[in-house]
Amino acid sequence: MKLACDIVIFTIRYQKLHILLVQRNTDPYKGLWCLPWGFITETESCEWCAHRILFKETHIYSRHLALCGIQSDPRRDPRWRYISVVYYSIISSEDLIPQEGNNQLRAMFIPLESLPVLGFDHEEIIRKSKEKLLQDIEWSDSIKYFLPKHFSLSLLQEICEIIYWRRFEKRNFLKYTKNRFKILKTKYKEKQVAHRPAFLYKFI
Amino acid sequence: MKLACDIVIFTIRYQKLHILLVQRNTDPYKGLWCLPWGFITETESCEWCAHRILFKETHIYSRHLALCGIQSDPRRDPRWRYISVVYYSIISSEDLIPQEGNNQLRAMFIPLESLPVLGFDHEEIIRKSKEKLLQDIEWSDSIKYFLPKHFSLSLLQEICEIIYWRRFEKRNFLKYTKNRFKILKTKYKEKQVAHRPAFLYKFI
DNA sequence: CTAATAGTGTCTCTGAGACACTATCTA
DNA sequence: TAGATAGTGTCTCAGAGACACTATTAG
Repeated sequence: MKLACDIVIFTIRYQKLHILLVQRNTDPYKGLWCLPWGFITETESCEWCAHRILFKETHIYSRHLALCGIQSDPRRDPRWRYISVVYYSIISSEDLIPQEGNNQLRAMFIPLESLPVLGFDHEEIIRKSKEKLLQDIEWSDSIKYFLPKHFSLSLLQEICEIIYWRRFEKRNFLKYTKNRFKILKTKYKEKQVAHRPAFLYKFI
Repeated sequence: MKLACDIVIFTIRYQKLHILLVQRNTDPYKGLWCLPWGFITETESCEWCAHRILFKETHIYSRHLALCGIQSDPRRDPRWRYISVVYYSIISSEDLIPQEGNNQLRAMFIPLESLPVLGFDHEEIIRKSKEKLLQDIEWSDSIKYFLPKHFSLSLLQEICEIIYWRRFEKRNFLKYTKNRFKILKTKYKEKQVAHRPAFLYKFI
């Protein structure tokens, strides 16, 4: 019995929700895209393992990590009994991934709406993760991990519109926002924009 | 590395939230109370394992089981590296546990508010489970698993008052209930009560 | 000056909470 | 008939959604 950890790493790029996928270079499913994963070692907790994998793949220390579920069907891997602890993480669109875009194409953000065929049960894992992401965001401040440290209210609104897949009316969104999120107006403004610059806010 | 499953089984008795505990008869923590648990075998999923343990301890096939978390700190068991997948389950106050109350005192429901000292990290597990129970009940119909198949609105109100640890006003509760829960009025009434009998309802 | 987005208030509708009396059953 | 709980409607307040104009910046 092998115990592993899979991670679904969400971020927003080009107004779309993306996740990080890695291309397999060994069988089974050689050449297919899969979630980043790794074995849980004898001396680390599952959560630590997830942080370690996240850093290995992205060189980011994420501030956010949440348990999503466990995949433990005895037949989910054609070779061995594999049990996967699944975490999901949110990273900001500001965070840059060193591997992304290099020649090897080893790790890449791919829009959720146009995923390729995936190996193992990773499509199911991603579906469950997205459900949990939406549910968690509904009742916590974790949407902040998608955002840079300082952000305009328009950006917050745009992120909400992408996540919730609907439009909001600006004035109503503002009222909602001020009750819903623990945010503070800062003295800073946007720079270098070809219109009236917005004040920047931050989460407390 | 050993992989096990711990279960927190909630029910309501005597107007209080109870959980099922088992008295250990081997070291470590011999004589202390702990959660029901078992090893995950090679041929079963974690969820199946949880169902199996639940049945072993209670002789009930619960309709409800939810993942709560994973305890995987390398030092949580003094003997070996133990990773526990934690589930919680809700059973109805109608469900009878055969072992309960016999001479061996092997398994017993104990009120959450007066738990004894527990072995391992089981106090932490129970605390987390209760948080998840409350959160889940807030946004699902899972409160129905506490109730018998047919129930009066007063019983539903009483269960809600116990779970949420507050009182509700009868007329407001009724209005809330009809929007919040998918329930239907049946043609049946309470029997053998020394007052006007209430109509019984059921979840759809 | 033009283009682009920031920033702001009012009305309406819906859901939540406070509140008291009559109805129906058993013993 | 006494004791106990079932069952029911109205008012008020708060939050959510529809809706349009002026302000400020870069180029």
